[in-house]
Amino acid sequence: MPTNLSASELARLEDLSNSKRTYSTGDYLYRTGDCFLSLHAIRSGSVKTRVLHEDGREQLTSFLMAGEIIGLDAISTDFHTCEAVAMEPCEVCELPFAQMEELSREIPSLQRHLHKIMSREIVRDRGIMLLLGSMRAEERLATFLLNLSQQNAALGMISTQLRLKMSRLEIGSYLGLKLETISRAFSRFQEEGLLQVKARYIEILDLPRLRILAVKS
Amino acid sequence: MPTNLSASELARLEDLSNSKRTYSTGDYLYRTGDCFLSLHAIRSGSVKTRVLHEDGREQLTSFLMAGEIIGLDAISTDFHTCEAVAMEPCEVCELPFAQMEELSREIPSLQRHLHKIMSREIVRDRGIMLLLGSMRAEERLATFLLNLSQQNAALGMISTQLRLKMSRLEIGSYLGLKLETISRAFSRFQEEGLLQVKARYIEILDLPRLRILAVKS
DNA sequence: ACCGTATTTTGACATATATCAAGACGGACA
DNA sequence: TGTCCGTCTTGATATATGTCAAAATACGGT
Repeated sequence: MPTNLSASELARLEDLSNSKRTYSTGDYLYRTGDCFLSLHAIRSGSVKTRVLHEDGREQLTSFLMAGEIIGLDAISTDFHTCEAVAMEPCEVCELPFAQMEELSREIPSLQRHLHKIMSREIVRDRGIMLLLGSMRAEERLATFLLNLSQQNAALGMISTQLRLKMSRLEIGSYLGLKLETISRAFSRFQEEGLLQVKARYIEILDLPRLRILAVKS
Repeated sequence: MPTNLSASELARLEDLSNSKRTYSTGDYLYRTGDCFLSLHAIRSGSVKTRVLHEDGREQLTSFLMAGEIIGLDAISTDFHTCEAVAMEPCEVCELPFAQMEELSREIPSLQRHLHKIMSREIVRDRGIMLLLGSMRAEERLATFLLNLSQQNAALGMISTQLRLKMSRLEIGSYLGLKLETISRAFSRFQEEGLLQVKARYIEILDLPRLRILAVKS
């Protein structure tokens, strides 16, 4: 997945990531407190991560798709500080981190790539902090949908047709809202002609207006 | 600041970070969009970072003190995605990132340290996402105060006496609340005997109860 | 195709926090 | 010491979102 590597460098990286595992819906890739050995590269399927509060409340912190690297939070403490759950059948490669570090000492472009991945994670989290801290319900949902739309586009799929892998409850947990609020916002968007909502199938009818909503309501 | 380095390794790192700058209150260390060359190590003083929304809303994303490394968000895009402002007079070292990368390829323990710093940032952000997404006002403030208290302890200061460097407005922006809500929460904590509040001087009177509040209200 | 279960929608109502507005306080400076 | 200006507190009220409950709908397994 890093770009501009030579064939032999690429081969060494492949070699490192040969242990591919499959997970069924609901399986944990890791749990809070598990000790950290490997990053996980999602090859197919999708995964959610969540942090748990002592009293049982939880916060979803990301929805991840094929192509993403997951588990970076654990580097700092050598154990996982959140948990990752498969949302559908997944194929995941394990990338032993000690070997990744070793290899990235030898291959500058891999090192750079690793740094970018970590930094991107920080940027993404900051964006969600902005969302959680200063946007209202409909703005949050609009932003969320636009992100999904962009992801679709990046994977070469139709950007206005979304097939959600997560429930209203999960969307709510991610956006800091209750599931009823999510449901009402969907209904409202439909009433206003922004979306066509059929359970988890969403069609974006008015992308420009959705963008305006996401930026400022 | 990385531990277990040899004297010569340390010297090379020192060498790299020789350009120390001072900032006055309100000065920018960098702004959104500035191109990225260096990380910044705060030697003294304190700094806040914030992300800006197109419509002018802003979200404070961190309060940083001496000993912290700042600017990691910019690695992914080669320009800064947030801005950093001095909250009091500061001394800051610039750490040219390209050279940091080079050095960390040669010194595994520096590499490891850099990774831990980035990962810790991710963990911290996740914690704030939990706070913003699923805690109520008083829980947020209690959590915030406990964090400050721990920071004080880590610096060898009295952990129950806090001298805030930020206004109620800034605390609100960080915690996703309005300044009036922060003020009321302080008043309420004082009424209940948890705190002694004198403007920006806060004394924690009942640490255990504050902890309970932070975990579950 | 049908049943049972989980998810989603919708409504009525409760509540936390925001908003607006007025004073009080405190520190910088003459 | 007094004045000014930004910060903070407090009150009255508005509003967005949460809560509780019931019905509608979608979905997986037999």
